[in-house]
Amino acid sequence: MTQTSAGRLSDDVPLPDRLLAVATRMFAEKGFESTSVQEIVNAAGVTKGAMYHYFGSKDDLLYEIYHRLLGLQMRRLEQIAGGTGSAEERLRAAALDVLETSFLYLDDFTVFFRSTHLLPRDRREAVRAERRRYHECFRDLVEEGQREGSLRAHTPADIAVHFFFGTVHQIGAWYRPGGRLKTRTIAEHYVDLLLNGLKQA
Amino acid sequence: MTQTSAGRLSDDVPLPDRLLAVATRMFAEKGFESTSVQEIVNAAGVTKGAMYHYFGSKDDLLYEIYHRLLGLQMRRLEQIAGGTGSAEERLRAAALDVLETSFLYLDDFTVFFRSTHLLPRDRREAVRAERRRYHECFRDLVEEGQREGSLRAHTPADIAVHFFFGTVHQIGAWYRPGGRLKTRTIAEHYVDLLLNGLKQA
Amino acid sequence: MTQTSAGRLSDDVPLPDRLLAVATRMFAEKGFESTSVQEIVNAAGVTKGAMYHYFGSKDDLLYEIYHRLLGLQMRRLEQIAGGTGSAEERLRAAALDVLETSFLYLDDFTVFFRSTHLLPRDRREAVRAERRRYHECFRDLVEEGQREGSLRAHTPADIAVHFFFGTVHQIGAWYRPGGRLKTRTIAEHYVDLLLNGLKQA
Amino acid sequence: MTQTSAGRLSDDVPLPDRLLAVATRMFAEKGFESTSVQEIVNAAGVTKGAMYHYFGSKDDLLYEIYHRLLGLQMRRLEQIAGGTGSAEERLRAAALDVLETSFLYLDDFTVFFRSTHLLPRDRREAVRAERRRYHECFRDLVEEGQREGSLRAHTPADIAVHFFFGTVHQIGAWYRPGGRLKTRTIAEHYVDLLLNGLKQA
DNA sequence: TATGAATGAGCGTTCATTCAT
DNA sequence: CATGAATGAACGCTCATTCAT
Repeated sequence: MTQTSAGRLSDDVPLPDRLLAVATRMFAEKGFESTSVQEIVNAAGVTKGAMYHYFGSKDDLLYEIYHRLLGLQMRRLEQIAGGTGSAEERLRAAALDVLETSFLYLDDFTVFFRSTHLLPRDRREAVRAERRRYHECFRDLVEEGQREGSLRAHTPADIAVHFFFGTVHQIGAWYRPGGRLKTRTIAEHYVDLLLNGLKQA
Repeated sequence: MTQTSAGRLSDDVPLPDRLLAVATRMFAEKGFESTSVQEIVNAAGVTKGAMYHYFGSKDDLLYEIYHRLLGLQMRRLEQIAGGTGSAEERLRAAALDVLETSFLYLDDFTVFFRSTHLLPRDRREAVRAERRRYHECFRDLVEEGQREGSLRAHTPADIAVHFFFGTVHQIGAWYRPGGRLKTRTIAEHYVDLLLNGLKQA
Repeated sequence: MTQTSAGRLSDDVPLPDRLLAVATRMFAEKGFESTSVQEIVNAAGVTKGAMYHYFGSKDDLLYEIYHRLLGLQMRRLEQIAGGTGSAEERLRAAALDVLETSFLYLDDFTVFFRSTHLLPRDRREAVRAERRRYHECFRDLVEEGQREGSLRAHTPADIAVHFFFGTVHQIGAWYRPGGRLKTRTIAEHYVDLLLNGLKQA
Repeated sequence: MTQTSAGRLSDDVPLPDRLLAVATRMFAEKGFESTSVQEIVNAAGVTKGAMYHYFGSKDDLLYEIYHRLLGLQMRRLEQIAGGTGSAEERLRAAALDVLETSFLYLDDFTVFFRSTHLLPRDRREAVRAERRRYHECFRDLVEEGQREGSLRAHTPADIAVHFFFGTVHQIGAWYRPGGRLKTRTIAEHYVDLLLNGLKQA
């Protein structure tokens, strides 16, 4: 997992991490299938053998990117959801956090939402299961808000979560660093649109 | 462009259309890069030569899917945007329409938002330019609504459009026909969340 | 067979000739194998069917180029060799003539000496037999000159003919129309080098 | 570069050299375009991947044949031209040497003078530049002979070089090992014809 | 640990040729 | 006479992966 804002990958970064960082960057830029193992190891300054020593296959690289990202997201969400404050406050915080994380790990997200279908079936289902848990955790927060009355019950929580995550996952498809819109601005408006949409009209 | 709900592709469908329909289906299912030209022509019951008689390359197939879809969408949006009624009413109608179209051409959309990056540079930019026009047309509708006062001016129209289209484009990533949620239900709630989010709190 | 200096190929040229002319030009420029039948018929402004109506195959096109060229050369040589004057005079005239013909039909010659090996075996041997007759006719002239005493007998006539034809056949490999050297100049010096080389030291 | 007279290509020859030798043989026999990569690697007893490990493309194989041959020739010519003796003596030695080399590397030469036009433009021009240097070195020798008076000045040196090299390059088109004419005989007569042709009549 | 030569299966594409119309 | 859709076989090339060293 590579922070978009992170600097150079100095030689003292452990090789597996360096390989993952390089792979993430290239997958985001050219796509998983258009990036050869040779290109990855060249960019990382090692040979194929080294890569196959740490990763069983090219698919493993992809899976590992997903796995790390999902783990990170889940930990953050659980911490926020389990915190103090009203459901609405925690939902707002979680929504803002997922957006900020998305901007921070933009390449990882881009790869994720573009290439899941390329994983072998079993891996794909493992990823989906992790995603589902994450989705449900977020959904519970929405339902809690509906029960406490701060959010209207009219919208099924599942749909609201699909609605919000859908647009979060698409960010990598249009957002370009250095453009006119700042990430913080986008994040705040997105959260606002979600929360306002869930309030009484 | 293939309606997901369409029936069999009988032999009297012109070969180019049949190839496009088959390709759309397979690209949506397994991804562009994981679908070989051989598989496509096998499924269409012809040989590679026949395909290359009509399409210059595998990329052309992809581009043609995009091109047809974008043309269809643009025509529909222009008709709705140029219709009668308040800006809010037309925005609501347009939002509902793009959702219904998305469900109808789910495979085409899935391919679109997953594989644009695989097009050669020039084609990719042609597609982006078409998308931009579409985006701007929709954005104008939002701005008109803000000027007429039915929508709050707080949210920049550009962001609102990215917000909405983002989630529309992700539908293919999670929606499965035959599932618990009906397309009409989803569409209505999505439109409602958008419009409600854009109203005064 | 196309005269390099010939003008446009107007529509009233019989189709077979137009096809041969176009093919000769393209074969000389890009090589036989790198020129597709489609390109030839496009350049000639007809369709494949038309070409296959007149020529049984792409190889036939090549063979016909050779056949016409060899026929032309043989007729010219026989006329010169059977003329009046000393053997040396007739040899000089024949040598000059073959050079001038080579410049005039430069494309045809270029194709000839580059692509003979691409003909099917039987055709290739037919061409070789025609070449051999031509070679022998020229050789007889050299031997006649040696018998009459104007040429030294030291050089085997066969070798002299290979020597001269070798360089004639290579002209297309280096000569470029419009360059510094004029065809007439080259031809005269080549003939001079041959005849002088065959004289008593 | 393969000596025509060389024996079998035992397994201990490095693979790149073995591939080059096999390719040279086949290109000379059937032509570059009519020889598939598959045939080459079959004959060398390896798979395509092995070939592409060492050569970037089929064109590279061709270029390498040229490059090695040109390097060899240039080195030999420079050594002879820079030696002692009159210009005429060095010219005679150089002419004899290029002929003997041509017979020794007959396949390489055959490929060279038949397939240069099949190289990609940049490679083709690199080869032409190398050829030009070679041509100029030889031409300088002729001009030196003209200045020292042993050769007549009547013939432009450039034309004389084209004349001689032309026929040298065609040798592969007609000479067959094992035939009636011996290489040494041919070489001596060719050199004699050149030198005698350049002497005062 | 790490190398890099080599594999083997598959890829997108080309093209001379055929044939129903 | 001429068309052009379609074939079928081959082509150059790629690449994830393996394995002797």
